[in-house]
Amino acid sequence: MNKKPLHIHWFRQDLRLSDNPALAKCAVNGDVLPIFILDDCNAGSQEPGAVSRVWLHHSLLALNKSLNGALRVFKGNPIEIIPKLISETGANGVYWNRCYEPWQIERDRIIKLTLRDKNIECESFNGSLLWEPWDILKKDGTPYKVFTPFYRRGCLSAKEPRIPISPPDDITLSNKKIGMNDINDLELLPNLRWDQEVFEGWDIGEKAANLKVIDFIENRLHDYKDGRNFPSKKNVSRLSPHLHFGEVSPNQVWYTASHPKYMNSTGLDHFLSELGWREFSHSLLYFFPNLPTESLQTRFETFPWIEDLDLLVRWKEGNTGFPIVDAGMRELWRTGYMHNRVRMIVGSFLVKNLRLHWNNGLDWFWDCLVDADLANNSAGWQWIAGCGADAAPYFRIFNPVLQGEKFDKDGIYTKQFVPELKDLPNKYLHCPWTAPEAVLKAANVCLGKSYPHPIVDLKQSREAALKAFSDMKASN
DNA sequence: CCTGGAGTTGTCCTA
DNA sequence: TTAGGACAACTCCAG
Repeated sequence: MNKKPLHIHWFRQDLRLSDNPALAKCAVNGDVLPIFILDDCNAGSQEPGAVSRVWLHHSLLALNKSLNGALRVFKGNPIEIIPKLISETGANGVYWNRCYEPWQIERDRIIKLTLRDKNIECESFNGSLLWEPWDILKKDGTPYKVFTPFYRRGCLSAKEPRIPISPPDDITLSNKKIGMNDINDLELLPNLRWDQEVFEGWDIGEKAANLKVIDFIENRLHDYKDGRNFPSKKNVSRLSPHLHFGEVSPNQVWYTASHPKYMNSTGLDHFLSELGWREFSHSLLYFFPNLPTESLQTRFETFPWIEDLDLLVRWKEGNTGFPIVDAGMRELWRTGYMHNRVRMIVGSFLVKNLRLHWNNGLDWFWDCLVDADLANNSAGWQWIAGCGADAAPYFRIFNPVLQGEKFDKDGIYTKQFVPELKDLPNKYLHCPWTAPEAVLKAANVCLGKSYPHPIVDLKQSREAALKAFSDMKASN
């Protein structure tokens, strides 16, 4: 009996068939057993949040469909499951695409050692980054800490990213009945179904992700450079969750956007550099595994953060009394997403005006975002807090009134998420506390009742933050 | 080792 | 009304 060899493809954050290097390798080597393992054992406090799990559920459903129902799913510790699976199925080996969270790197290292010790084939591939972190280093061999040289000197002068590869066309899927094959058994959905509304606005899975890439590049990229700053415009790609789960690879996005037929010279470079930021965040996380919890600038250890649960709750719920901040926080809660410009505004407000520790913001984003990603989330918060390697200068403090007037002048975005202010004239929309009583009354706004008073004084809190910063510097 | 240029996204004050 | 400079030096990076 001439039995074809069997290999396992372990899906993780590469939930797609096309441009999947590990799957391609697996498919040419014989039969493929596609598996997914819900690992709630190794992540510690960095396990995915509730919203992220719902996305994962839907993404796995889509993947399983394109695998004709052949995906086998497991719950538990991959360190135990994979060797067991290999001995039970007689598989020759296992392939996967690399993940870069410190806990996944450590887990995968153990699995690799264990399997190679038993002479079992085991190989990992790059399916999630344009450049591996260890390939982008300064001339002295140390990692970059500043974005611009990282991207221009590092990435752009390095070897070109892999050209996307086709999905395996002659894949033979194993029909071994092992593990579970009902995604529902992973219990990724919440018991109380709060998720219906959040996920109304998202099409999940490889097919949807690819359509979105094309739609963005054809219809929204031309005005990306400026349009991306306006939350009511449709000029951002909203690809982040698809990239996080690997429904589409950065290589596919990079080369599709760069295709000569689109010729988007102005928007293109800016958009590609955003993919560069994604690379930079992953590089920082790889070389500084404490990025999610500790300020990269150690002098921030003495920074006088304020602890105030009430202020934090007001921020989370979008009841700060600053309309664009509240719009952003409510957008996050209602849709699992927040426009990038608004992420900066609410972030600056949290760490500078409320002066709450950036960890609070990171944790809340982690729980609420459909695109929650350890590298991007951590690097973003360190950037806005001014404590990162390449961070906004501390004195650069966003004023939510000015930001609102500049980037949501007509109030379309703010009024969508803060409807109690929908009848307020735009002149007062971003600073309702300055509106004359009669104007408020005509707009059915009663400060302190229908909409909160501002929870901080912008001027005073700004000055206090600057003072705290200069005190910190003086003490170091 | 030294040197010089440069650094995602802002705000406020002054002339 | 608007444009330019101050803010705060510091670290990073390449030559």
